[in-house]
Amino acid sequence: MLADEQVEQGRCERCHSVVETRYLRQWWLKITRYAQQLLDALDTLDWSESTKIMQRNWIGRSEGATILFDLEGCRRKDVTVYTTRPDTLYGATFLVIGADHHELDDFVLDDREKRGAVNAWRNRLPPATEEPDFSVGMDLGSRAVHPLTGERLPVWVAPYVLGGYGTGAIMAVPGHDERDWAFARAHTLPIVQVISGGDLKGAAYAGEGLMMNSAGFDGLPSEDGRSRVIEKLRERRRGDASVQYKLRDWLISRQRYWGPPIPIIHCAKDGPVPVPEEDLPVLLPEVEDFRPTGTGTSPLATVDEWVNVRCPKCGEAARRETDVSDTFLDSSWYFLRYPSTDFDDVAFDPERTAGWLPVDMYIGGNEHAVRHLLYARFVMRALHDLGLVDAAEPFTRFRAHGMIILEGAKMSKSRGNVLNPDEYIERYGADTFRLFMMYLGPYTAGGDFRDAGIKGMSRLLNRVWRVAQLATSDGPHDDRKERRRHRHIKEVDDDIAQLHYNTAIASINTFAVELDQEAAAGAARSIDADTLLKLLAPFAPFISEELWERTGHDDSVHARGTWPAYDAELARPQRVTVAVTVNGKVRGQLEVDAGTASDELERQALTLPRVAALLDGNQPRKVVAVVDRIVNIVV
RNA sequence: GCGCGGAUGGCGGAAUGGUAGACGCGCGGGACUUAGGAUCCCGUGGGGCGACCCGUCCGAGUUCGAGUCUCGGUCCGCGCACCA
Repeated sequence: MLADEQVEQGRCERCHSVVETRYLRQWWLKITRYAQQLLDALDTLDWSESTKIMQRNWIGRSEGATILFDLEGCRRKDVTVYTTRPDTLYGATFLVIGADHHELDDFVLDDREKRGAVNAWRNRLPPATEEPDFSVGMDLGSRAVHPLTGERLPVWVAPYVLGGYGTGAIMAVPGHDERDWAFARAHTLPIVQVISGGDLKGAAYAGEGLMMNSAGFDGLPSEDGRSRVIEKLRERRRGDASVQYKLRDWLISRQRYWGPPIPIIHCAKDGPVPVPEEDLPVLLPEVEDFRPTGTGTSPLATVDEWVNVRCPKCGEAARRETDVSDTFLDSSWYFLRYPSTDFDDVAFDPERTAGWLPVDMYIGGNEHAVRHLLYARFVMRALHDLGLVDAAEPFTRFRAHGMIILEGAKMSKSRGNVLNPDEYIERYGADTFRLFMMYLGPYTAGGDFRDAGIKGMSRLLNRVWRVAQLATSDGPHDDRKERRRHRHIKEVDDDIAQLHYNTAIASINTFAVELDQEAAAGAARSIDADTLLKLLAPFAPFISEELWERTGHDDSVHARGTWPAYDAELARPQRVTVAVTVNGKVRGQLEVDAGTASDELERQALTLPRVAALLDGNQPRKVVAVVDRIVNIVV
C-alpha cells in the first residue's frame, strides 16, 4: 500500500514490486488547501535555493482558464476543461477525457453497444508505462460544442490525459501542444494553426506568436490573447481564469501494524467520530503477528478486543479505525516534541515550544527536500492556524548536506557497498575519523569516499597533543602571536557559520603546525594552546576534552558560553603583500603596512627594478592600484 | 524533454573580480634512529639552463585585471517527468 510519491515508474521505490491499483477508503490530509501559502512563504525562508525550487516545482502552481464545453449525445450535458493556453482555444479540434476519469461512462455516446465497447477497451488497457503511448485512445462518439465557434468536436478517451489532475478532461490543441499533436497524428484528427510560428507538419509549436484563425483575435500577441479570450468566455459565462496546483492531498492511511492508529471510531449511527482528547493517544494493542495481511486491511483489524469499542457520542457498539498513519506524519512534528519529552500529559508544552522553536538551523539530506520538509511545513501551519504554536514555519534555515558516495554509487545495504566506520575508528579513533570526514570537502557538497588522507588528520591530533602538553611559556605580551590567535579564531568562526568545516580545519592545522614548532623551542604560549583546544573541540570532541583536563582546567572544554571571542581589529593583518603586475602578469611584490594608500603603492611599484626594465623609460599608459591587493601597470 | 548543480595539480580540495592551486594526501630530498610502514624539517602545476612561456572542460565576450561575470557549446551528477 503506497502513496503516489512512493511509486517510481510503476514500481515500489523500496522493493520494486509492480504496483497494482485497488480502490480503498482511506484518510487524507488536505494539504492542497495550503498550496498557495506553502508556496508564498518559501520566499521568507533561508533555505538552499535548490530545495526551495524543488518545493515550488512539487507544488506546481499554474495559471490558466477553465472552459465550459456543452456535450451532445451522452448523459452529461457539459464538461469543464483546464488549459494554460486559452489563447489557443480556436485551435481545439477535439476533447480528451482521462482514461481513469471516475465518471467516464457519462461521456460515452448514449448507446448500449458503444458503452460496452468503451468498457471493454478500458479493461484491456495496458498498465501505465514510463513512455506515454499516444496511439492508445478511443472515440467516445459524443460531441462537444466549441464555446466560441459552436463547432462540433469529437470527444475521445485516452490514458495520456490524467483523470485526477485539473478537471480530468482537456481540450486538445494539436497545433500547439506536443502531446495533442502526437495523439492527433496517431488518430488522424485535424491539426489547426492558431498561433504563428513553427511548422506544424513536423511538430507542434508551443511557443508564443500572433494569434491567427481565431476570429476577432487575429493578430493579437498570444501573451495578451490569454486574458482577452478569458474575458470573452467570462462575458458568455463559458469560463474563467483559474489556478491549478500539481500538489495532491496527502494520503496518510497505512494498512500496517506499526504506526500511530488514526484516532477515529466508526459508528453505525454517528459515522466517523474522533476519539475524545482524554483517550489520546490511541495505543497499539499487543499482538502475536504484526505482519501485513495482504488483504488491504491492517493487521489491527483482526484484534477484536481492540477494534470493538463504544461510540464516544451515542455509546452504541462501534469499531475503531484500523489504519495507522504514515511515518512522515510523525517526522512532521517530532521537533515540537523534542523540547518537551518529559511531559506525558501533553504532546508539547507551549512555553518550551515558544522558547526553542522554530529550529534555527536544520541540516538534512536533500532527499527530504519535498516530502518531509513540505509535510512538516504543512503540519506546522495547520497547528499555527489552530493556535497551538506561534511560528508558522518550523525551520528558519535549511541546508542540505552532501551525500558521501562509495565507488560511484550511493551506499546501500541492498547494493552491498556500505562502509563500516568502525574499522577506521578502531585504527585511528573516532576523533580522527570525524575530523577526516569533515575535512574531505565542503559539507554541502558530498562526493566519493576515499580513505587516502586520513593520516593527515592523525598527524594533526599528534601535533595538538604535543602542543597542549608543552605549551607553558607565558612570557611578556607578544603582539604578533596575539594577532595570529585572533585571526585563527575569526577564520574558524566564519567558516563554521558557513558550514565550511574543511577550511576551518585547515586553519586549525596551520595554527597547530606553528605552535608545534614554537613548543619544540619551548616558546609556545598556553593561551594559544587553550585557544587551539577550544577551536578544535567541535571537530574532535574527545581528545580536546582530555587535553583540556590534562592542562589543568576544571570545567569542560565544551562548557556553554566559553567559545573564544576575537577582536576584529586584532584579527586584521597589519602587513600585507601587494602584487605588482604589468599588463596583468605578475612581476613583483611589495611588502607594506595594511591600508597603504593607492598612490603610495603606485609610487613604490614604479621603483621596482623589474618594472622599470619593462617600462624601458616609457610612461605607463595607465596604473590601477587597489589598497591591500594589487598594482597593475598597463604599458 | 524541463529544472538545478558541478568540471581547478597525480588525488581530496582552497581562492570578497585582484599573486590560481591555501590545507591535506601522495611523491622527492633531508634529519633523528639498530631499524622505521613512527616522528620532524624542506621541496613539489607543466615546460625552459635562463630571462621567461603555458596553465582552472571548450569557444567567444565584458574588464586595467576573469577559476570567479555574460553568451554559446561539451561532459558528469541530482531532481521532476504525459500536470494540458
